[in-house]
Amino acid sequence: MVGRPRSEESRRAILQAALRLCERDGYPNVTLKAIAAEAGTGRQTLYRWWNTKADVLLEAMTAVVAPGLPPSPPDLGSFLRETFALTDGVAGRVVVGLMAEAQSDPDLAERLRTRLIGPRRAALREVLERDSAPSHADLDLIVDMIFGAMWYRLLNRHAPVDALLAEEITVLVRSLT
Amino acid sequence: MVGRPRSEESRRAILQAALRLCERDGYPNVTLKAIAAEAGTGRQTLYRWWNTKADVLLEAMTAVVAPGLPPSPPDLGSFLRETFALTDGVAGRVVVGLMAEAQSDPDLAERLRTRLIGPRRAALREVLERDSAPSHADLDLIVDMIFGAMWYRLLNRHAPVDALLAEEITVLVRSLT
DNA sequence: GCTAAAACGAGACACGGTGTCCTGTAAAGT
DNA sequence: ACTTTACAGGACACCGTGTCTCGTTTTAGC
Repeated sequence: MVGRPRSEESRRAILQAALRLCERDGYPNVTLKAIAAEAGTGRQTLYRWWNTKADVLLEAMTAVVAPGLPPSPPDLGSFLRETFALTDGVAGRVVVGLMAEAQSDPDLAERLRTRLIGPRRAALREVLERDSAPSHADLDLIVDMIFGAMWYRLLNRHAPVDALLAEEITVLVRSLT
Repeated sequence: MVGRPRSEESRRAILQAALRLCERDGYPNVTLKAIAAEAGTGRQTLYRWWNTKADVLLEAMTAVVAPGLPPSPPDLGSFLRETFALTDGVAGRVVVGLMAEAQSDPDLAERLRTRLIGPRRAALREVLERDSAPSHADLDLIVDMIFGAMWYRLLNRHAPVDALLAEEITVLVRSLT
């Protein structure tokens, strides 16, 4: 192991610049050129550690934003409220952008599933088992329909993903008993 | 009204070429250049009538594929089976591509909602009212959760959108009475 | 028929983002 | 000191986009 070590400062500057640009210009309008310029770093440095814009923002999401998620609240209502609340800010815009880009990048799709979507699915399933699980229904199907409604609204934008949706879903799921 | 009329032959050639290329290369890899070349038409002709690749394929979807959809079957099960079956071929790939692209094109998003998503939502709602509607639950929420599960699986690809899903959803919705 | 108007196929062009390569410099281990 | 690797900065070819021009073809109106 020889040579100059990786600059942790540059790494952080790049991740923060990426998030800042996503907030200002929207995920689709962010370019690697702009990220490098905003971070005050060379483009080669960026390409050395990441392959694409999606790569950078996937790491930014797991590293910077993920801690803001509830570990595993006891009841379905608060779990959904807290999850939906996060979709309001930059995190929502970035995650939607990543999902869109994953449709033309199977590699990104795989990492998105295992690093972001999968864990969230597991967390919701756990809450359902503990809190208000109808024993006779397939839990994975319930998970699909709950997070499905969330993603459907995030992508199609016909209705907001807010506390009211969390409440309505909670009531509906409880009525399944 | 003077001048040479629009060539209906070129129009059809372009729409069919677009679908053919989507099937062969996948929606994200299709370019306007390639569509024009495949259709044997000039690029200016393409830009005269459409603005983007998404524009072309949105028209191709409504004109060529939409007739394959069930008008409005009486029961939820067959409605979902027929709808889900369509997502298997080119139509599925194109619609997913359009939804992804709509995330960076608000104009496309609007047309996608009014021309494709909206009508399907209305049709499902109608089936629910007629067939197996739980009177106490918000129908729009049920629609969100059913089509949400479909879109969630189409985009995240963690499970197939097939007849089994249609069956499971039907059973679950009926249990809401 | 003749003319004006609009569409046609074909191709040139500038623009912008991507990804690679190069240069000179800085920071680590040996 | 010497080697190795990362760094900032910039040059470069590549490709898709969208606009423009060219010469040709097809229509309506006179």
